[in-house]
Amino acid sequence: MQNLEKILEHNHIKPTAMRLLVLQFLLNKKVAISLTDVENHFDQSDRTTLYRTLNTFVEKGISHKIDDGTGITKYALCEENCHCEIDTDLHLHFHCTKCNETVCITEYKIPPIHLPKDYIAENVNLVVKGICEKCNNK
Amino acid sequence: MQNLEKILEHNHIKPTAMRLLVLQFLLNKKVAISLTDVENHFDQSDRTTLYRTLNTFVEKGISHKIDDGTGITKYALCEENCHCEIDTDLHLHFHCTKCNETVCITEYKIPPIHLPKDYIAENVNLVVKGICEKCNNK
DNA sequence: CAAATAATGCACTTCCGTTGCATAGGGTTT
DNA sequence: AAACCCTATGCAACGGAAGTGCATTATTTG
Repeated sequence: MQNLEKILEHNHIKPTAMRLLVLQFLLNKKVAISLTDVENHFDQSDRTTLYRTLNTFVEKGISHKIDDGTGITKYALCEENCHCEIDTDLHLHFHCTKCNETVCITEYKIPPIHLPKDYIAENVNLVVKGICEKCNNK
Repeated sequence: MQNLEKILEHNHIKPTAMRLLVLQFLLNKKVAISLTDVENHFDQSDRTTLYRTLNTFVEKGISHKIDDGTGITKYALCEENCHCEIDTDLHLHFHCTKCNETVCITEYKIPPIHLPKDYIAENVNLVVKGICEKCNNK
């Protein structure tokens, strides 16, 4: 998968071994993952490195941070056309209370939010909790 | 303010001195407050007691928990007609990145959220970040 | 090759939420 | 009033997660 290297280089991230592994992990997982998730997957690696790797990904714009209300920061790769820094493009996140997984729902956009006068919105975070499609069909 | 006692008793909470003070603090503050906020306000009081007091208020339904994405749990008194346990009634929260305050925007309800097939929504959390009316007019 | 720059690993800190347990207070029963 | 019970309170400590400082290793560049 030299593809991975291209992704990193394209976003001005030096493709180190660790970063490639983390990127692959993120690609395989379709759900948002936490630092601890990554840590558990790469047994002999250091948490700080993973922490900084994930942060680098966010800074460079290939993934975004998710606050799903569990108190644990999650990360997910951005889609091709993701402009997660721009508020109009923000998608919603769904947190399943059964399997405890958080997924990005990109098909449906956040409807326009009305705010009282003089409030300026810079950013919208919408998390829906409930039962996900997988758990519902079990 | 024997009013305060009535509020507590009406919600089956024994009106202790501490609880009355915390309730009054919540009433005065129009913004959502954190445990640390309360702790700082009541200098000589114990963190655990305040923690449990706030939780009691939430359990008994006179206030609700807010996750505003800062990673710090906030609390705010429910409005008269607040049914915060029912998802259709959820209001949105606004977090000002300048003054760092979080307020409940009760005038505007969360628009209906569309979800993919087989997803069941139980709960919606919507936090808008930006500049609040106060900071905008400064 | 040497120097500079960046990434990594280790240790440690801080902050917040939470729990266990012992004590104190208020109300009730004898 | 004394004994009792239940609840609230206060203290101590734990645990998880985010974050930082610094030394070390790797990687690029002159």
